[in-house]
Amino acid sequence: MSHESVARILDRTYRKFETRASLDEDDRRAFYSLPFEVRYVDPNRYIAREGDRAPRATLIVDGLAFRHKVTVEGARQILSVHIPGDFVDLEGSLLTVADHNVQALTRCETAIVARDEIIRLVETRPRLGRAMWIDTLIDGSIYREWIVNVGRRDSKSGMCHLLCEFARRLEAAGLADAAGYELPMTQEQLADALGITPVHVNRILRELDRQGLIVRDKRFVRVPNWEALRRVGGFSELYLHLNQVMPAVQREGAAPGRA
Amino acid sequence: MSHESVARILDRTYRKFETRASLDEDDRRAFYSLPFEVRYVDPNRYIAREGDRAPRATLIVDGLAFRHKVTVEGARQILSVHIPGDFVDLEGSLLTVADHNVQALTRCETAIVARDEIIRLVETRPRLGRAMWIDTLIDGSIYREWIVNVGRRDSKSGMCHLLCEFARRLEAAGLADAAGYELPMTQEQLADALGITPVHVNRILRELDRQGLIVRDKRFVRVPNWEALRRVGGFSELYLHLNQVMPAVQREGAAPGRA
DNA sequence: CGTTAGGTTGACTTGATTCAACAACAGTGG
DNA sequence: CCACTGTTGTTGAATCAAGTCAACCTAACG
Repeated sequence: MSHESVARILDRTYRKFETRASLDEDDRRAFYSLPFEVRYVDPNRYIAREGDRAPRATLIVDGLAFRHKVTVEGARQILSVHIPGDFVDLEGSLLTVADHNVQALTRCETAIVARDEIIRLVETRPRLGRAMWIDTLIDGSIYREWIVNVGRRDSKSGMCHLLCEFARRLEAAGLADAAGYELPMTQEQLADALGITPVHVNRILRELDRQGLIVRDKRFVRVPNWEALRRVGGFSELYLHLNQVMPAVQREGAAPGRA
Repeated sequence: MSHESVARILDRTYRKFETRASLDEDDRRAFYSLPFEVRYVDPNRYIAREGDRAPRATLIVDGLAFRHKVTVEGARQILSVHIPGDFVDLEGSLLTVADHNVQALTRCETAIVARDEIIRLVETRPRLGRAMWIDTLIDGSIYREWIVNVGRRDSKSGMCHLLCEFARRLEAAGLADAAGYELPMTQEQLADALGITPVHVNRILRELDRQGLIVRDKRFVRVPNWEALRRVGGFSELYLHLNQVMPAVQREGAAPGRA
């Protein structure tokens, strides 16, 4: 594996960690010397399954993935969506057993790191350990907001909130701009994320479109008025904790998180 | 602060950590030498508030507390309930700002530890750091299940699941037995935990009572048939990750988690 | 005792589901 | 190049789980 490609694989994650704790040159070297194996996962294929006991951690290098659980009645609930730079199965490696499924949303390039390497890394570089711990705390914060979204927002607000969250996270990772973004989720997947039915998702999306809150073109979503969408969704980006160490990126115009 | 009382304050948390990573005598000494300040919080008083930037971590020594958020429309969503031994505002100390509220459910005895002490502890004792990280991961796992509960279970299942979760967690902490337990939540609080209305909680509880799934006496809940409650709630304790290092306690009869 | 918080119940309404049909589209193979 | 097939999206009508509103009850407490 050449130096260039190692950089490409780990860069996004390292840059995220830099925004979560102050790291030095030794941390950097230690992180970039992590051994990993690259693996490609087709859409809808599983990255991890409930019950897995795989001693590894998987990193999304490119593509999107989502977590979900299925109830005994067979209803699926999507728990989160992950973007490049995210670790998606620390649970499966640091806990003894995975309690949920992780599935590729689009074709994913992933990097697999052995559990022992992760443990050695965080024990030798405590700052990196703290960055990863903080990352886990932020994941928890996003889960909490998701609970509010399915528990206490009606489906229209919930949908707007979801769209705002994706926009803001993608933007913070440099993967979207204020014009809009590609949201490669089917209406059925959106339904499972919001805890409603696909039929209802359809009606909500059409209503948002009719009201001019979003403009849809296939699965590309353009948002003419972020402030309006933000208001309907009751979105405030505090819970994303984007500015742990470095100040949030300032952009022109009405970016989604300007609250 | 005498040796005895330090032990009493920190014991429950340390014993929990022991079930999450293997710790040695040095870890133990380091943990028990954490400086803390004891504070008592009356029911419904806040332990932390959204927006707080307090550089500290709070530990529940005795009593119950809960996390919640309030939407812009004023609806409250309860996110989790915490029992003695739990850290409840790491978010407020390791992240720069708290994104939700933590409130006492019953009168709480808490121990406050300065942020810097926590950081020094985890940097000098990496194993303890890992135990705390794992604890955060498990909190995340519980949030995920909570998302499923409000998103994809109907109110009856959701209520049963909630009762099972409390039972199992209290039992694992040695605070309840198979006979039943005191659940000091008002129906309004249960409603905010399940994302439904208090009126509906009332009807569900009466229905469960009528069907013999629970026997209520004030707020003490007795469960004549754990297996039945577990089935209606679709409860499986995997997500609680109770047996990270040590095997789960084996008890006589029909314990809630025997799935 | 009056006040208040919490619990209970009935009548009515509503947001979302269900069911069912059909349209749009992409991919596949003849 | 077109027919076939499966997936995703769209729409209407009927139904239902949960919400709303409003009244009243009960126990705790100063």
